[in-house]
Amino acid sequence: MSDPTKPHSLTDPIAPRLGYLLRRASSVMMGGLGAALAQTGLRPVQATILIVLNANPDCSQSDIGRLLGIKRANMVPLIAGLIDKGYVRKSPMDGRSQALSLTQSGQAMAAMADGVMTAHEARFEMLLDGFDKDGLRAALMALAERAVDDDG
Amino acid sequence: MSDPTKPHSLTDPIAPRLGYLLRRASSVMMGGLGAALAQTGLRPVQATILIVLNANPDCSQSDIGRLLGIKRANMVPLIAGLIDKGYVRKSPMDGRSQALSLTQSGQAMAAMADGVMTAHEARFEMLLDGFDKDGLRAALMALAERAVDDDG
DNA sequence: TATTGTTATACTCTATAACTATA
DNA sequence: TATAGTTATAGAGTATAACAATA
Repeated sequence: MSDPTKPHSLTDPIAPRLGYLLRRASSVMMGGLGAALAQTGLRPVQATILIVLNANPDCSQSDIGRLLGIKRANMVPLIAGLIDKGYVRKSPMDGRSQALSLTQSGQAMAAMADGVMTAHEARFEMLLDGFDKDGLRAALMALAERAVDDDG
Repeated sequence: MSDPTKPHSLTDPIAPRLGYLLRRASSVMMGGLGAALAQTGLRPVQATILIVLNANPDCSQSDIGRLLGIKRANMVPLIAGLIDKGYVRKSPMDGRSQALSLTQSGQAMAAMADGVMTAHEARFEMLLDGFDKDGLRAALMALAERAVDDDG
C-alpha cells in the first residue's frame, strides 16, 4: 500500500487458494525438518535416502531415484556425498548395477535420521490437534497420486 | 531390490508420513500449475505477483515480497522480468520507494493468469471429490500459519 | 533396445552480505 | 537507525542431453 503507516496490510487475493496453502504448508514443513535435521549434518533428501536404504538393503540408486522421484543424474552427487560421509557403500551387482548398503555408521545415522523425522512428524501432528489428520492424509495421497514420473 | 524381475518394488518407509505427503502433493500441484501457465509465458511466481499487484495498486515490491515470503533481493529480477515483458511499470513514490502498477497488457495478463490459476484450482478440487475440502484448507492454514517471516 | 551409472550443463529458487540512498 | 532498492554471489533442487558399459 502507499500508506506508510500500514506497510504490511496488502489485500491477499491468493491466500484462500488450496494450491497456495499447500505450497506454503509444505515450505514451512520442509523448513522445520531441515532445521531439525541440522544436528545430523544431513539434508532432508539425504536423510530420506538413508531411511529408504535401511528398509531396502542392496537396492540400486536408480531404484531409490524412482521411489523418491529423483532423476538418475541427480542421484549421483547425492549418493557420492553419503559415501564421502562414510554412511553408504557400493558393491557390484551385475556389471552395470551396484547394490547400495549402509555402513555401520550409516545404520546409526539412519536410525538417528529416522528418530528426528519421526519426532518432527509428531510435532507436526500436534499442530493439527482438532483436525482430521487421517482425512488430511487421505486427501494429500489422493492429490499426490496423480503424479506421473517417467525418468525417476 | 536385487531381483531384476521386480525393479520397482521397494518398500517405502516414508510414504505414510504427513510431511512427505505434503511435499509430494505440493510438488505435483506446482508442476500442474506450471504446465497450465506455460501458455501465458509466466511462471507461477510471476503470475502470482501480477494477481497481487492487480488487487493492490501502487504497492511496493517490498510489500509484495513480504506478502509472498520472497526476499527483497530476489524481488529485483522478478519485477525486472515483468517490466521487460511490459506488464509492470514503476513510478517514484517517496524517493526510496517506487509504486508498482500494471500496464494495460499487464492487466490483461493478470486477468489471464487469474483465470488459469482459478481453473487449475477447480481442476485440483475435483481431484478432492469426496474429501473435506474446507477441513483440508483449515488444516493447511493451521500448518502454514506457524511460519515466521523476517526479511520478506 | 532398454537400463545403469555418469558427466556436463543450465535454470529456478532461495539465501546472505554489502552497498547506496532515503525516511 | 530502519527501510527500499540494488548488486553480487552461493547453495540447493531440478531439468536435459549425451556418453559408455551392460542386459
